[in-house]
Amino acid sequence: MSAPETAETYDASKYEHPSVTVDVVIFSIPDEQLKVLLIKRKAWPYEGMWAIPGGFVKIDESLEDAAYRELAEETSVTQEQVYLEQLYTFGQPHRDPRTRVITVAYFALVAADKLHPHAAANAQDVGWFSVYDLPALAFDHADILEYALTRLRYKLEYSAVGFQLLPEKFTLRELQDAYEIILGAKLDKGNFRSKLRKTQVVEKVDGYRDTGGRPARLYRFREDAVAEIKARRLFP
Amino acid sequence: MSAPETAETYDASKYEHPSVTVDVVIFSIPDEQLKVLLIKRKAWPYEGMWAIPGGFVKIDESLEDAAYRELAEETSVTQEQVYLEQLYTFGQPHRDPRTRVITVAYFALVAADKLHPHAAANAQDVGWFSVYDLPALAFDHADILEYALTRLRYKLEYSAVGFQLLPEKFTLRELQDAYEIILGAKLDKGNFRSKLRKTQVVEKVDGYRDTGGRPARLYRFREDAVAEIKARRLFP
DNA sequence: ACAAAAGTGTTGAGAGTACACCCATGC
DNA sequence: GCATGGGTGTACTCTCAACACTTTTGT
Repeated sequence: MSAPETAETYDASKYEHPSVTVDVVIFSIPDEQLKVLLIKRKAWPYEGMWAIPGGFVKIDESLEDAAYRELAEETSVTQEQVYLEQLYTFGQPHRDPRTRVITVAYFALVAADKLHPHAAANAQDVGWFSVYDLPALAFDHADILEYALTRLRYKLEYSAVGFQLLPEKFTLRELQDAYEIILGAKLDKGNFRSKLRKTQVVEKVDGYRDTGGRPARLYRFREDAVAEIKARRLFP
Repeated sequence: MSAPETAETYDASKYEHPSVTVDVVIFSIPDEQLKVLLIKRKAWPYEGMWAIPGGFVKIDESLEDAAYRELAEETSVTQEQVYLEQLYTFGQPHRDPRTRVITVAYFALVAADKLHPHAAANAQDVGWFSVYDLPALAFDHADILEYALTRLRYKLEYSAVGFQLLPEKFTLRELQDAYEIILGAKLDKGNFRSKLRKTQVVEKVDGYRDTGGRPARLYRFREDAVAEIKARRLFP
């Protein structure tokens, strides 16, 4: 809804309004590792601690736009270069000691080749951290990050979202590596490839990548592939 | 996050705060049909139209508590008698013509036998509507409802959430009926039952229910059954 | 005996899994 | 030739889905 249905007349000023922010958990695989972008806080509270990037939602801005804006501020990637999805809204009353802050969390996937070494001046206060080796985080950001990671792994299982973390052209080995990195488990090469063939989510492109042995064919993601797989039903 | 990391000093009053509400899509199966609870608006805008119940989040109240409060106000069911899950946060700038309102939508499942005929005085302004025969809805509530229904169907496929819509004791036929009503499709009796046996999510209780033919055994949901099934991975 | 609904079993097709094998390149 | 990594095929198991069948009650 929008107005309290029980109120006879509407008067928004009667109610004390919380602050609303958007936080964006940004994932990438820069060097064989699943990493998240964090920024160092410069003010109380949690001064000096690392936090998920975020900021206030402007009064005339959609939540999604706010998330894209945060994303662009920290990574300079455009809307087309990124996968963005709303994650969950965290609104415990005292998650921020200053005032009531409700945050709408998003998670984003950016291909490593889209990441500039961060041109911004405050590079010292921005860092990529392995999800397996995180610093202490401000606020309830550890919860948010854990939730984001669970969702990422889950989504990977039934959608083709993983391609967002790879360059446009990639080898099947690189794709499999990405999956193994995110899931934290080894996959069988033959089965991985046969499933790719069956689902037709990738197609060959010209060119090969030199490796230690036989050169690897390059592939790209087929945009038209409806790569959302139905979950297996608990009941028939 | 919670404070804008880019701001040197924090001053919440600098920003115009949106209103934050919670809307709850309440599902039940009162008479062989999947229905949602709606309430009739009594004030501008959308006066006289039906809307999803909701209200402001109090400044010291968690989002979940606000949702439970709304639920109790409309149905008098307690926290234990209901399944509640956060759905999505809708925040388009002009979804409410009066002012900026961001709403955190929840969806709830209530067993039909927990529903009193609604003791409240304003019973005329509250109604259960089949999801296949909805009136025009206020605000963006049609979107919210559609999203909720999609989520419900999806969740049904890989979790045991459907039991929340049945009384404590039920026959397997009743369970299958509930699934068929929600999914809008016929299921195979034999396969439905064999899967139930395998997953062990239900157990027999004493007693039978009289039907037209052979009496049906009563069952109940096994609380300890971890009835969350892994989705089939797109990739091995 | 017959209808009605509960409840079980069978069978073939397809998906998942483990593993072995062949292919192309550099040295 | 041989090491290295790319790429394919096979065989076993398990799940899915359709369907037939048996059981227990009321009339």
